[in-house]
Amino acid sequence: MARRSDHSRDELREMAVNAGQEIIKNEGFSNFSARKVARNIGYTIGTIYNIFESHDDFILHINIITLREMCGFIAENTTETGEDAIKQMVSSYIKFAQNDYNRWSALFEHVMPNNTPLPDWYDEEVKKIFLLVGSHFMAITNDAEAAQMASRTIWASVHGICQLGMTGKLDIIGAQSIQELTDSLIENYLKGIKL
Amino acid sequence: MARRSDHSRDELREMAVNAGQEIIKNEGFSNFSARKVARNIGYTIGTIYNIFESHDDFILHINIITLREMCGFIAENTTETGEDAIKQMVSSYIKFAQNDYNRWSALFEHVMPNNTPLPDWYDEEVKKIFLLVGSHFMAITNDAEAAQMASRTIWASVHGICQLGMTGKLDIIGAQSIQELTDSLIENYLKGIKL
DNA sequence: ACCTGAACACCGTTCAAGT
DNA sequence: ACCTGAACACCGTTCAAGT
Repeated sequence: MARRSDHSRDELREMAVNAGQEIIKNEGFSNFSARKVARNIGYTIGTIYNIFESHDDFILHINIITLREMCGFIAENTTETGEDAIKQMVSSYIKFAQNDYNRWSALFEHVMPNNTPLPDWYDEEVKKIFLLVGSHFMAITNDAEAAQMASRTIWASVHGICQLGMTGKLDIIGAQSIQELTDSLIENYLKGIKL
Repeated sequence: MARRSDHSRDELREMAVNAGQEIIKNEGFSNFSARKVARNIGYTIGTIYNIFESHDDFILHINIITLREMCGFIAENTTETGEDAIKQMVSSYIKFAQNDYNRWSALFEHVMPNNTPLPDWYDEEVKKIFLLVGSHFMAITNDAEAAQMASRTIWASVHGICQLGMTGKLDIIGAQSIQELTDSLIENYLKGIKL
């Protein structure tokens, strides 16, 4: 039918991404679909594919917003330095996952098909978190390589505890228990590297 | 059409689960479908739903086989005791994930819709792994509660490192690097709890 | 009693046909 | 040049109709 041009390409992208965020937030990642977004913004499925390369590309454009917000939330709540900063970051991460479970879990429920690598623009955003954590480890060890290793180890570990905890695979209940395990992790790990 | 009775209910279940395992192993979880399984075993989609409660129930019956095999593999390769046992378990876990990536990742790519809890028969199998790890921690701490906390912390952490590592979100390459991070984790964490 | 397969209500993806 | 929406090839789920 008609070329509507009610909205510019950029406006359409923003509308689609916002509508997608809303669906994930309210109904969970498993209930997200590109067709549902199209219906919600009053366009057809063809328009979505006109704007995004593929279903995965669309999802990544939604998830990167969550990633940025999460990163911002963590940075905001990290007021101390060194060891305290690391504890604050972990607590904020858990809080974000708890408050916005559907959006947080969409970050990990979406898996690229087979072994397709993440596009650079998304990958960079992931790396930013490690840089942030790494900078605070630098204040503790003063050894760039050790700080990098420690920040990756701690961050991935916290994520694992959070994920298994949130999905009921740790036989623990609530964010408080998750916090206890990450506390145990950080406390003992930091003791270890300071020996 | 016809009531075929070529196979008993149990035989059908086994055929379906085996066919499902094969698809996941060779084509990855994203390419699995109940209809594909039906085609592969020469039955119709109706038969699959006759045998399993739902799509999720079907997947859990496939995944529990993987879970049992993984558990067996880890137990087989754990010949030492105490701290060495824990290191062996972690190495075996990484090895299993590496050798059988598609089946291992299906364990985590499958997420129950919204907040449906895992059925008891599946949940129990998950707990067995923690019991196994926990028993070896008991040899180190002699404190049941501390051992439980340590085993959950370590196991969930190892899983997180493995998952982010395998999906390219840690900016590291290969199983060797993953092993380095888990080594760092275990070494420092154990130092910490022994202080 | 058991199994089928058509029917239903969805998907992601493509692209000829319209303006 | 841009957008549509029909068409294609799939899904999971249900259940009346067959044997």
